[in-house]
Amino acid sequence: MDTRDWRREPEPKYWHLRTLLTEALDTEFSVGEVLPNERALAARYGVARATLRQALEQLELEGRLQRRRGVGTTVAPPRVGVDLSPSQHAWPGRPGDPWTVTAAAPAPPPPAVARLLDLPSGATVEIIHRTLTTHGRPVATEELYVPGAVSPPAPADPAEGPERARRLLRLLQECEPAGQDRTVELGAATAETAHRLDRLPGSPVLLVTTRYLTAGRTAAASVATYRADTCRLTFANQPALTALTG
Amino acid sequence: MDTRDWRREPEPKYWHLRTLLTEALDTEFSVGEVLPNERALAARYGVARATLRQALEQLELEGRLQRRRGVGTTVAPPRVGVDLSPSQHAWPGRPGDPWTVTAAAPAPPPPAVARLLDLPSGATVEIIHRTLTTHGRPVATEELYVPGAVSPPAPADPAEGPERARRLLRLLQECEPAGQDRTVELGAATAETAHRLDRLPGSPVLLVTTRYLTAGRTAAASVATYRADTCRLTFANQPALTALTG
DNA sequence: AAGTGGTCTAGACCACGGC
DNA sequence: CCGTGGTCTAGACCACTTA
Repeated sequence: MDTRDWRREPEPKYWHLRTLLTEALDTEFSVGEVLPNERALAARYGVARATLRQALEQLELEGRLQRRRGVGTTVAPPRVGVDLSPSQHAWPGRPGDPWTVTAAAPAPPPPAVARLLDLPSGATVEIIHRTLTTHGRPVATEELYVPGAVSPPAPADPAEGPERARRLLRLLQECEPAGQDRTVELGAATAETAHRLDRLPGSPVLLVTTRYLTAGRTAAASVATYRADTCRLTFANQPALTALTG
Repeated sequence: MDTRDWRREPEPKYWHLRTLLTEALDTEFSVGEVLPNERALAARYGVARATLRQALEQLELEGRLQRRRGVGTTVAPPRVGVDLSPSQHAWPGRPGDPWTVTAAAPAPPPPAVARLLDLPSGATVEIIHRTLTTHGRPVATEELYVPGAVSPPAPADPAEGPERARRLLRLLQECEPAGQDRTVELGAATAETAHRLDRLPGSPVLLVTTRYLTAGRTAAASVATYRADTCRLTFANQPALTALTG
């Protein structure tokens, strides 16, 4: 057993700096305000720029700051809540859904998704790309994977694009109300999603994987990528199952 | 509009390195294996140690690696799934609950929690600390906040400690089955929770805030901190509400 | 004591945004 | 063009674990 008192150990400079900056943010700055640049801040606190940046990274992770190359470091607004309650997303694409469809085309899914859908490797599915924007800024992208059995192509359909996507989503709406599985984990943005979210590659993101079920079978799956700095996922007022099934 | 093709731009060294290391992890290493030390890896790939560390940080964020000072860098096992379905946690502390109570005592809650519980600032609540351990490693800590109105102290109760906590949890079990609110967001471990989770201050964690409801009122609240590198939160097979309320 | 990852420095150059 | 944050270097020293 570790008998030392961890509280008495000297804390790293970047951590102390984080505390100082947090207090400064709480008292001296308001949302949207631009901080002094990194070189000036480093000088003010008497540390190397790399050390200061380590502290800023922490605060960005916590959603307190927003940094943009060529622009500067600004105080971030509170995170936006995104509702992931099952009732809100029984099927994606229902009327009033705030997501914007950007593309759709048949293609083979990544191996992890094929496993999720119980498909043989090599099978192709419809892949629908969507984006969620709030306050004029992109906060999430999603790929929705729909096996051909669920939504057979119509002869008149365009081969790809938003129009095809909208037809597919309309088809989904007509299915039975469905259950769903979700998992949430931390991830790092790939180059492509980073670009779509206006972030740098490797930025921390919340990865939400959903399995959509009809009659006990996996009808579709989606992988949504939320900007971890700007999003708070909410699962609203869910009655305990014991109250409903008992 | 940005017309450049972002795919053709040269990627940063640390990002390319991340790709190389990912491939190496997939083909040449198995779970638990120890990687060469950072100085050796940096030399092998012809980069500075700081650059190599940037790549390792990415992989740790993705849950692929685990680094421990004085020990080395090892290949991490797949993330453990933690079930956060409402049915699993109608109330904390039910029989079979895998959490371990570590402490309990009355104290004023942090301001954010007081707001959540709709309490005047200065009011005190019961604070119960719990820890979740899987495979012998701590993966989460939680503080459960219970207002005195819900669980009035009994004269014979010890002033604090696990015994008091267990009585409080027993009291909760006797209440009505309840609904709940949840939010999930990214956070940075404080010095104290970092210590409890065997991590460094500032490590990325998943912050799960839960409001427990009885008869439409907030009966209690909890803030749980999950190690983001080792945990995957799951919300199992939830029937769409339309199917239950319709 | 030896070897690991963690912290910190002081500098350089690059990519981007706005003027 | 200039100022911003992003990348990268080559070193030093520290804190921790293990033997």
